[in-house]
Amino acid sequence: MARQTKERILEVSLAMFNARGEPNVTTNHIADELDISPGNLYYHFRNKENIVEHIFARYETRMDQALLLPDGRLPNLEDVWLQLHLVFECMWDYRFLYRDLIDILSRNRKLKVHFARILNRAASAVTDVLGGLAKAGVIRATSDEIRATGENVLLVTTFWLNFSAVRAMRGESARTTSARAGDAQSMPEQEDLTQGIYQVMLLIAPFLRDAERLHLNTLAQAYKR
Amino acid sequence: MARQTKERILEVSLAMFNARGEPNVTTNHIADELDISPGNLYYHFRNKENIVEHIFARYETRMDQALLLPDGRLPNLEDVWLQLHLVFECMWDYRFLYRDLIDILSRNRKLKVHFARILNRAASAVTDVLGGLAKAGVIRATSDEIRATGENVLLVTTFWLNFSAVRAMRGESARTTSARAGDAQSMPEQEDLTQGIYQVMLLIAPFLRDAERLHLNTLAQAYKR
DNA sequence: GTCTATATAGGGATAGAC
DNA sequence: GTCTATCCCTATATAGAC
Repeated sequence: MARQTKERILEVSLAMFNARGEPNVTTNHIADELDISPGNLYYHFRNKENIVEHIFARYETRMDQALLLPDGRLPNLEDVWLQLHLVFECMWDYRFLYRDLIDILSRNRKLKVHFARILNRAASAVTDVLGGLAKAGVIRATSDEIRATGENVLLVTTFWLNFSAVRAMRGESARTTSARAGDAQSMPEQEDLTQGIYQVMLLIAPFLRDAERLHLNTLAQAYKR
Repeated sequence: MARQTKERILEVSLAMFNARGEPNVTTNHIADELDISPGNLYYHFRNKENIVEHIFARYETRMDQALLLPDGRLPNLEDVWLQLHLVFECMWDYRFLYRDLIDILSRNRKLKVHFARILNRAASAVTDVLGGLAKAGVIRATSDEIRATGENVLLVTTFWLNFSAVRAMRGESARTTSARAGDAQSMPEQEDLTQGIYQVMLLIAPFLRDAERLHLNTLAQAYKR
């Protein structure tokens, strides 16, 4: 039963972090939810930070998978869509991390270093993809434009969920969108992911050839709020 | 001395929030720093949240000022630079808010509503400016492109400081940039602001006419990392 | 207005029995 | 492995004297 409990702790912790935000979830809450004692929890993990670290390790593995590029050929737009989906779904599954990114990273040097490395690898991936698209003639951009656009792709992707959460309330009335379910945490919803992907694609739209640019803008129409 | 103490509490709180992050600053810390008793602090403010609300109100006033558009004429690129400077400086002065944005807003409905409204106003301002640039012939973009680009301008601006903080560590070595001063909070530094402004400008660069586009890209060169 | 003292609560974490 | 019991510490907030 040991292995199973440790695993359950990780699963439930992740779910609770995502639902309520990591700073708002205590070890007691986790133990409660699992119907185990706090002491038992501390048998499996030194402390709460240790739980976060274990979850983060899985996140890193998952994200590295998502960042893999098509091998041995130049990328096309389809590849970009697919990769963005993988990345956004990974971010979604570990959204607690993005919700309180600075706070979480500032309390843990190791996490901070690892996250910085992930960003570096992501930056490489983006640059490679954009460079590949340019080489394949799908987009037309200077290397400086690619660099700057890549950085913006990284930023928009990283903070899309937060932006989406804060931007959820569009109308003037507070009531308009407050009819969200359960946990008054105003977390973004899964449907926001697709919109985020379009928002990223629109960053590179200006560099597309006319035909693709028009096509993309047409697709994006459907996701106007 | 009453007025002065209340004012000093607000000033010191803001400084400490910015330096250490709002969640890491307690009412006791603030009282300590001011050399007053915790009881005294609670004479002036009902609770910590109340302090945050007062500071937020000033932030909102300041940001509204920064969002004002040139009156009675079409905007030009100079106006955009100026406005971005005002906005980024406002964000800098109240950076604690952006550091833990979701966490802070999720604990206070009023703040959340107000921040959403500020974003709405900012969105209008951005759309107006971009529309004005288009009308003046400075940029060339469809209204859909303006809308999408405007949203990205908002996002990049809102989260630039966070991105900058997390991205500060570029090299592989953890030591490389860890020689930052004092408070191991990895807050961004003021010089990052200028870079953020360029990063935003590069969002609209693709829509500029060739001459200005080249000019902007040349300027931006200086801010490559 | 300001202080001292204190109430209350909750979270992190450990010891030791089972 | 798991539980019970508990300790320590810190944060918020209040009461009442000065």
